[in-house]
Amino acid sequence: MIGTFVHFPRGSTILRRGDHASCVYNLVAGVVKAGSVSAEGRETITAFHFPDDLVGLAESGLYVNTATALEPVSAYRLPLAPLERLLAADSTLELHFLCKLCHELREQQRHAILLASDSARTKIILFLHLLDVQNRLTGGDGDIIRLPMRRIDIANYTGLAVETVSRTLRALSREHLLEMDDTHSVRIRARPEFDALVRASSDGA
Amino acid sequence: MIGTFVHFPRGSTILRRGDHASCVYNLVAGVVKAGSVSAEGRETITAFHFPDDLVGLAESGLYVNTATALEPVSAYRLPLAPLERLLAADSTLELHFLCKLCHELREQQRHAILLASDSARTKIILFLHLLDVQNRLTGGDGDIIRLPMRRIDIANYTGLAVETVSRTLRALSREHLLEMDDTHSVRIRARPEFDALVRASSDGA
DNA sequence: CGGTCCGTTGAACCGAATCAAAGGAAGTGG
DNA sequence: CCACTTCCTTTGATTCGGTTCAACGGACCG
Repeated sequence: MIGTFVHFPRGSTILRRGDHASCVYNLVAGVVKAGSVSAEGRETITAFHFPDDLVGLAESGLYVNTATALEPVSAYRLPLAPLERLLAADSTLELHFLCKLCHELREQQRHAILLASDSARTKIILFLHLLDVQNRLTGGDGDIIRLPMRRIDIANYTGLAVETVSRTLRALSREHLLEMDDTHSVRIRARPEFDALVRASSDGA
Repeated sequence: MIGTFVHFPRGSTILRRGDHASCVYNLVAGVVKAGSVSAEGRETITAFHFPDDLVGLAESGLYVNTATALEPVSAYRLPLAPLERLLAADSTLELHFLCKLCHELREQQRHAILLASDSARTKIILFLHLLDVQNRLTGGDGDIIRLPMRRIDIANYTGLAVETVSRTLRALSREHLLEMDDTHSVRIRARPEFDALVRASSDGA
């Protein structure tokens, strides 16, 4: 392979918006947030990335988002120039990348659906669903959802205020839909109701 | 080429969410809206597509969105099976598709930024900017923006109520930022201010 | 001429943002 | 190990923007 295996400690920056895009990263372990910070300090998070995702979308040679490790991260760093040569030679691999991009596109669309949903409640439910799906893929315990990000990251991803995120999670927990052990993990207490809410919220996406 | 040139009248459905995905369309002329309608009748619009865009994103063999022609549309219909063979053989063409997907991904991200922005005003400004950029590419008159979609489509894309869309557009027009000749086209009256607002709203995306 | 759909406007309500503040968790240095 | 700082999370009170409900004018069409 042309890549090198690299590690990033929790909180470190993997790549920065506006920098010359030299590599793309294929995530192996750990969760990454991707977004940007405006001049006034407001952070916008466009995506969370999980193992097997690609990180490092570029536009006209520059990274579009800043990517930060929310946990210790391992990834394959793939330099673009050799990668392009490889893709030109191996069309099966290229098709594989094409599929990955389609997947990212779908994820981004789900994010849009989340953002477009009216109530804070719905947004949080859809957000939890996102993590839920991911946790199952990664082979976690059935009903326990790990939240590797802070509340403010959830806020910036869902377009809500931090206070609203906190309040909504607490409300769901008060209604016995969820149970919150520590701040960074929730357990789904009423799976059927939860799934029903998800389906009702997402147009069935 | 493997495609056939096809036309769709205004208002017609190009493809339907959930249908077996047999073709992808390469738009040549006309604007398309892509989205889905929930059981309760609420429509969610995930994207507007313009000439040179790809239409027909699929997931596990099924179309993800319903695509509707907002104007008379011309497109190349590309059947998937031959297309895959062609891509496997021609890796330059495949790279071209990869780039298109990256572009779509960026667009979808911009949509997310729009939806995440706080005020109705900002959303409308970013929406107009989207059309503005497109109109320049298509080589339209500098400051005139054509709105091929109805108010309700704008509402469903921006996540606002129709009334709010109307009110906000009127407000911008009252402030002499815009001028509205007929309902389906606006003229940017204060370009510098408009561009400044766009930059302030989008984190510079 | 009546019907329907679309765009616009007005008034009232409501949910989330904002402002303010307190309780925890984590890390630092003595 | 503890005192201290700092950041994160949570809760409460208030404000405000956008939704909702209602109604009207206009365009298009049968």
